[in-house]
Amino acid sequence: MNYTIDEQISLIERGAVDVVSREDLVRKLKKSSESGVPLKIKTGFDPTAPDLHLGHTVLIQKMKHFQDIGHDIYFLIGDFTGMIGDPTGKSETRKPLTDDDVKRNAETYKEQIFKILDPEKTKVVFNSSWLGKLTSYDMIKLASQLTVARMLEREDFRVRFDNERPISIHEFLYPLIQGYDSVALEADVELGGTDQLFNLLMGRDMQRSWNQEPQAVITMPLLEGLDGVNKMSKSLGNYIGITEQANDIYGKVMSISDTLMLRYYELLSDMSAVDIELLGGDLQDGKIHPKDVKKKLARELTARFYGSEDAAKAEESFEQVFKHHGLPENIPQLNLEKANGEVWLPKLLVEAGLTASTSEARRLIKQQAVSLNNEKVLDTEYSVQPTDDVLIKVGKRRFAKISFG
RNA sequence: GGAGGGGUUCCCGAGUGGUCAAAGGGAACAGACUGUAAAUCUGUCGGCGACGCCUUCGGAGGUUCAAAUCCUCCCCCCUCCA
Repeated sequence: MNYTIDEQISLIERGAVDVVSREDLVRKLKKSSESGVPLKIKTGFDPTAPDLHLGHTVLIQKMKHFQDIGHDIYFLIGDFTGMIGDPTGKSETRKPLTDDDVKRNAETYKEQIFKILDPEKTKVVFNSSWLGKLTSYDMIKLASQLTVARMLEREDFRVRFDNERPISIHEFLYPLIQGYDSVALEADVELGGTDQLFNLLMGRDMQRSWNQEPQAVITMPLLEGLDGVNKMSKSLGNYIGITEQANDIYGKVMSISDTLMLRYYELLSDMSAVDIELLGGDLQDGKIHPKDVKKKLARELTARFYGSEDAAKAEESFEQVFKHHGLPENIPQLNLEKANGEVWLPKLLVEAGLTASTSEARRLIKQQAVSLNNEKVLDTEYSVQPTDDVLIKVGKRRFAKISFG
């Protein structure tokens, strides 16, 4: 795999939003190719959220690009920061993570990232290994590197400050600490989402303070979630997790809007930029049906994690359920104790985990969303005889098969 | 340390003694329409075998026939002054 500098640059820049600075990057790449010493590519991850979703894969794909051209990936797990608290201030009080938590999460991370990255060329590092050694003196020295005014330049802080939302002192330390991580690693390049630009640039400042050559910084766009508006995140529930079932990944991709579909092509697909443009044109002209284009995307993304065979199966199952209004292959099976006599339907729905409360069950029945063995039930007082198995359907996608005995 | 503003249901945000399970918006869910699209429209949106009862408005007490609304203490957030 011999890439020219130009080829490396173009691969690296594909999809990137900021490259700071291009000159630094080019110089580093040249130096590396002359000396044969791979560059150190740093990317930090929060240790508290080991459930990776497609939003993360935008970044991971970029890491993969660097790996493909022969550089070393440092997958940094911010366990030190995780042990202190929450870096964004969004969640109220986050339980500090124990060592065991961190280890377990790290393993989960590895399992997931190695679906994409090459384990041989990936070093997983923990920032507690150097941050834990800093003295109070070191911390204060670190804190002296930046003013509050500069901190408030960061949008997140600015907005919260203006809206009279709390900002804890330690949150100001996060960017500094993240910057110091680059010093400790002697990173050549750091990757992150566009929201990380401030923190990433901090690394350059810190490295200069410690007389190192500043790292190049590359940011990737934040992927919009399923709603098409907010960024994909676990807390908003608008995500597609990479460990989700093939059927779910496929189905969720199919549920996105057409506009979002093109965005996903751009950020997630392996399709070349030129081909994506052509695709967009054909869509516009009505030469191809949006649904087919979406199916192709769903198949590609599902196949990335499960292989093309399972992706094809997911597609079949999808068509079965939603196009032909059939039933999915795996309907949750439930066995309930044989009750004395009949079972009140709302109660049954709760016991089957299909609704949260009997109140919700009643509402759904009234809304004609509940069916038993494919027959709609309209009476909230309906009771089921606990003899034969029943197939319950609530809404379009909640199913359960109940047997008694 | 002083002065002032604020904490409401998943989120934002009205509500200053009964008409409050609490306006409005968002999210979510269901139905219609579809390509499970998106958008749109309609409805639902604390719990309870239920036209009644129970639990909710930062926390704990109290006043009252009646409190999210009044009083006391406490906790938390923000602003200004020092």
